Formats: sequence, C-alpha cells, structure tokens
Amino acid sequence: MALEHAILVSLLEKPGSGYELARRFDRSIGYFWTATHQQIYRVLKRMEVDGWVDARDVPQQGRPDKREYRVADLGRAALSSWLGDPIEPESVRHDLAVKIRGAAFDDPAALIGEVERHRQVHRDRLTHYLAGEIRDFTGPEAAAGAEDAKTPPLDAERELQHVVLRGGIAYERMMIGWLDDVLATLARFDPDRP
Amino acid sequence: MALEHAILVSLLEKPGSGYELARRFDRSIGYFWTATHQQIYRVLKRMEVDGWVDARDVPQQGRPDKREYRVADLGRAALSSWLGDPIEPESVRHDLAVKIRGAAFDDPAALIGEVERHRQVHRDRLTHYLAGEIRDFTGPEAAAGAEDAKTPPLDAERELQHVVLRGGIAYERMMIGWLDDVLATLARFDPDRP
DNA sequence: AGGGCCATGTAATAGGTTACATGATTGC
DNA sequence: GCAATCATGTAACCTATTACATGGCCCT
Repeated sequence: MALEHAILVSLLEKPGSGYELARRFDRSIGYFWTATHQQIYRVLKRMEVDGWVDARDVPQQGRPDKREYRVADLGRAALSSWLGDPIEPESVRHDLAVKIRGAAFDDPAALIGEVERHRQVHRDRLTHYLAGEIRDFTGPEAAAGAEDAKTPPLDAERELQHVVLRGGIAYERMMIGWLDDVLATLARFDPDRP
Repeated sequence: MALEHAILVSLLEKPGSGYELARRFDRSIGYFWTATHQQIYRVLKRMEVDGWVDARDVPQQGRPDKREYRVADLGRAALSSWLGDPIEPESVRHDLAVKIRGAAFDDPAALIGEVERHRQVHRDRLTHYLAGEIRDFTGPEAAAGAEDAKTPPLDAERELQHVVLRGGIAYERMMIGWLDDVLATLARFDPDRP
C-alpha cells in the first residue's frame, strides 16, 4: 500500500486540496500512480486523523472553500520510514499481453486495431513527456556540471523528478518498439496481408 | 477485470487444476499477471458456476485428488467477446518512482541500496527470460520464413507467446538501463562519492 | 523428525471502483 | 439554457491480500 505515500510526496512538492491532488493524479504523478478523488478524500481524512497532514480551510471567492493540506512532522516521519523499507512485489497486470496470448484461440488479426490504438496512446504520451521535459528541465540549470562554469547547487527535487520522467520516456519508447513487433507478428496471421 | 480471462487463456493453452494454475501464475503468465491461489480458487469456482469451465476430479496416486478444469464453450465465447472489447486504462503503480521522488525530502543516497536490489531483480528476470527464449523458441520452427525452405505452418500460439516474451525482455532491458540512470543520479547526492 | 511439495480451501481485512449526490460559478 | 469546472463527499460493491487451516506423501 502506498497511496498515502504518493500523497505525502505530492503534498511535500506542493501543499493542496483533495481536489487539486485528484487533478495531479491525472497528470504528473498519475503517470506512475493512479487514484480517483473518492479514494483520495478517504485517505486524506485518515491521514489527518493520524496526524500525518494538517488541514486548514481556505475561503475563496467565486468558488467553494477548499481544505488545503500540508504534510505534518508525523507524515514526514512516516515517509522517511517507508523509504527505508524494501519494496519487492512490483506486481504487474498487462491486459494487452493476456489478450495477445488469448488471440491465438480466436482471430489474431482481429487484434490489430486494438494494438494500433494502444500504440497511438503511447506515442501521444511520449510526445507529452518530451514536451514536459523541454518545458521543465531545460534552461538555467540545464548546463549543470558543464566544465569551468561554477557548478550550480544540486536541486534534489528537480533532478529526481527529471530522472523519473526519463523513466517514463524510456518506458513509452520501449512500448512503441514492442507494439511494432506485435503488429508485425499479428500481420503474419492476417489473411488479407499475408 | 481480467483474472478470469487470464485463467481462460492459461486453461486453453493447457487444462489444469487450481494448484497448477497458481504455479503458472508464479512463472510464465505470472510475468504479466499476478494472482494468488486463494484468488484463483475463488474465481475458478465462479467460472464453473457460470459455465465457463468444466471440472472433473482426477484421482492420483500418492497425491491428493485434483480438480482438472478445461474451458467450456461459454468460456471460449466470453474470451472472444472480451478480445473484441477495447481496454484502455493500463493503470500503473510504480512504487519505486514514488520513492525516488520522495527521496528528495529525505536522504537521496539512502535509496541507492534499494535501487541496486531492484536492478539485480531485473537482471535476474532478463537472464531467465533469455534462457526461456532459447529453450522454447529456437529449434525446428526457428527458421520460419527462411527463403526456399517450404514455410512451416504458422503456429499462432507459439508465435504469440514468443512476442509476449520479447515484450518482457524489452521491458527488463529498459528497466536495467533506467535504473542505471537512477543510480547515477542518486550518486550525485552521495556525500561519500561526490 | 522436520521441511517441502501437492492440493484445497475459509475468514478477515484492506483497497479500489462505480454510481450517486450537491451546489455555485463561468463560458458558449 | 447547458455543459464544464471547482469542490467535497456517501454508499454499495467488487477485488485482492494476509493469515489461518488441513492433511498426506516424499526425501534427508
């Protein structure tokens, strides 16, 4: 279980309301951890009871009030303790792989459209990540480590966000390559294009 | 939800008992779909009630009896229908990515051991996959498509299992590369090795 | 005698999804 | 007028995980 921890990290990066968190879980953090608003509200409440986060009501004009959460000392300690625990399972669920093996017992070529759709989704994500990388990780600090410039101070938050993003980019590139392989394989079973 | 479908595929590839399925979910299928025996027994029971699978009791010598399941017509139809449905979400949970971003608020270098452990796991899996590829996908059929040999009949089951395995191989290679990147990044925050 | 494998399950709990609900504001 | 966005929640349900339970065989 780690939704609590994903929330802690997100709130450390920037305090916010349940609603704002839900939106972040649709973008940046959402790329490697999904959660719906119902889940987030439920967990936030528990975290508040446990003293992991503090909340304060922020009145707004023209909008409903929001409860802004920020990480409390107990939350920081909980994160720190979790970081020290080993995690192993990394249990995977690749529906598409199940489908591909299952297609052997149906019509393999019928899966081509589906696989093409997935490929497009991964292409779009890659484009999106690459744009984000240029937007957020080039510029002033980009030349860090360049010779004979005085090395700018290492910004852990930025560097670690960047390496996670590079992971996303590597993942999407790998998927696109593999889906091409899948498409080529499926095409061999297509009576129309032998 | 698709544990049902993963079980259907596995039983189509080879009929077996709940126990045998649980073991397969620790190996081949388990590489892209995890499930424990408790889950499998529960779902198998439901599938039997729904007429997706037929069971028969197989007495064994020196071992407890087992219930061997095989896919019934209704199960085949259910699989076929599922193959036609689009799947989208592919919701991801990368604990390690959360940890890496979280490490910015703790001691980044403290994560090095954990990341090295993960890297080793992926190295081991890769080795295992590559051995499986040589074992199962080289040999008689390996030269399929070679010029001027009469093309052997395409074996969909085999080819599709192979392309899924290639996906696993690509995934592990990508992960190893990325974890090296992560390690290099974390090392920059290590006061002992600056 | 103890551990591991074969084989099947129950029970309790935690986690996640879907559907439903409310209500104001902004933009077309 | 209608849809979308902001903002928060409840309720019911389904899935998944963990712990516990049984019992015989085989090997060392």
